[in-house]
Amino acid sequence: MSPKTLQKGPNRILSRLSAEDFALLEPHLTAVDLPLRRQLEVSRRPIEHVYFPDSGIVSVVANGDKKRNIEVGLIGREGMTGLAVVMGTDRSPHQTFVQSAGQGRRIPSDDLREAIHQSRPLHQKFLLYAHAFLLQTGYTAMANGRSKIEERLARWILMAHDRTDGDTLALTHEFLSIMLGVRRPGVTHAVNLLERIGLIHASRGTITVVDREGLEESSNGAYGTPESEFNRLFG
Amino acid sequence: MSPKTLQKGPNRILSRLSAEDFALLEPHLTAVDLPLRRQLEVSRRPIEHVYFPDSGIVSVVANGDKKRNIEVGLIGREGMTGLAVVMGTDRSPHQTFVQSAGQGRRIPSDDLREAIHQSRPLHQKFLLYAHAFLLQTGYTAMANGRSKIEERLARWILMAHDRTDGDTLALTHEFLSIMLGVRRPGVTHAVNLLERIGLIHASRGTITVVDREGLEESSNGAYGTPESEFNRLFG
DNA sequence: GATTCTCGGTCTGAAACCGTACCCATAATA
DNA sequence: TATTATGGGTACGGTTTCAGACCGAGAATC
Repeated sequence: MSPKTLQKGPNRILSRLSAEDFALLEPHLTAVDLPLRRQLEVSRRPIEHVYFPDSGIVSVVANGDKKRNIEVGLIGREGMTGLAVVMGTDRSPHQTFVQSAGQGRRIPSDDLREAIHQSRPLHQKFLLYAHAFLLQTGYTAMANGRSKIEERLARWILMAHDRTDGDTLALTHEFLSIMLGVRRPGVTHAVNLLERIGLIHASRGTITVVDREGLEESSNGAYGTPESEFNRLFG
Repeated sequence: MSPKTLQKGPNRILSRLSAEDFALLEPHLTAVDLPLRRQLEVSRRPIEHVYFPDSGIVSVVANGDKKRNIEVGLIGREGMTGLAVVMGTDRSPHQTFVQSAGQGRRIPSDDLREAIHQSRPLHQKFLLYAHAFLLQTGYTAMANGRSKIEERLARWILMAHDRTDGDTLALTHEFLSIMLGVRRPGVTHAVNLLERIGLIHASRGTITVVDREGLEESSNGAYGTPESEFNRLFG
């Protein structure tokens, strides 16, 4: 099976900081649990903390007026929440919540602002990640516009797999339908399809990746570009 | 008719810079024409110049393997190209080209990097725009995933209208079909629909906005959030 | 073991879109 | 004016996805 884009270990951004930069953050960092469904950022409200996941997955969701929510980005140990703070404002119309439980570290937004202010290289590291995230969102837009459900599902499974230890993802069809912005039976159908051709194994509440390369093919070009760009920037 | 989100005048970012910040850029800025279809950034190639449009519209397009291109962002006099440079890298997998002819000013990427390096407030202004652009891309992802063609078309017309002097947009169905990532006859159908209910007037190669408010309603929530957020940040 | 809740498989009918092709109108060009 | 290129209207069959609902299987609780 082809290797994941992201390897195990603690948060990628924090672990790649210089000693001086990390020292700026360290006094303000607190280890936190990231329990399922915990809301990390509320739409249009000042962001209180910025989170660096060490494990687990966080979703950024655009909320249309009603039940038209849809995911625009996925964050794991490669990244951080609170990009609005990094970009110089204090809030975002999106909402951010824990989608797969894990642990992480967080820092109050004000302390992050102060640290960014003190160290240009620190800010620069965050901005490079922001660029990677922007690409991810762009390819989400592409996938939503041009790919079939099964292709988008394959992409999503791969992105979640990248950010998970092991090959088993705990997620329900109901949940996936919200992430992908499609009907729940549509997800069921796509999951069965990917299972029938031997790429995943599905059971109640879990999906296990069996054939990563096959999934990448099945995504039909929807997966890969932002990921390799991320590796170019951070590898 | 409800007012446009963006008013007339020169490039919004440049005109809002402090005198000192503008002085850093000014020696390197060159006035340039932005002719239709001119390529401003090539996929995966180092970005040579960063453009600040004073008029006209520029499209950022994600290119899938073949003819699966689709627009992920629209830039007019409110913004700038070359966000990859602002974020600290030199290239992007997207391509950027002129979609509606106009004029603007440009600066070599290296000179922009130098100016950013010299002035933190300058960098900050660019980052605030990058945040607005990220939001726009997020809502494009939402629109692509959850909105019907006619709603996406209404959104696109409004975004183009915001960035155009007057109410007449020069664009073909063929072109719109690429931007929206749908079939050309699908665009024809949607254009006729919006014309039939009196929101636009369409003739060969042009679309004239007749009822902006009606278009905003027709977009069914797809238009508005990134625009008002932009105004919060720059108003 | 019985009850309750969650999850997922399935069905029906309808709507939205697709790929493709054909043809006519308009505009530019010779 | 005749020709050519481009833009737009339309039609056909087929696929994808939708909205909504129903029901059984598995898991958790009592």
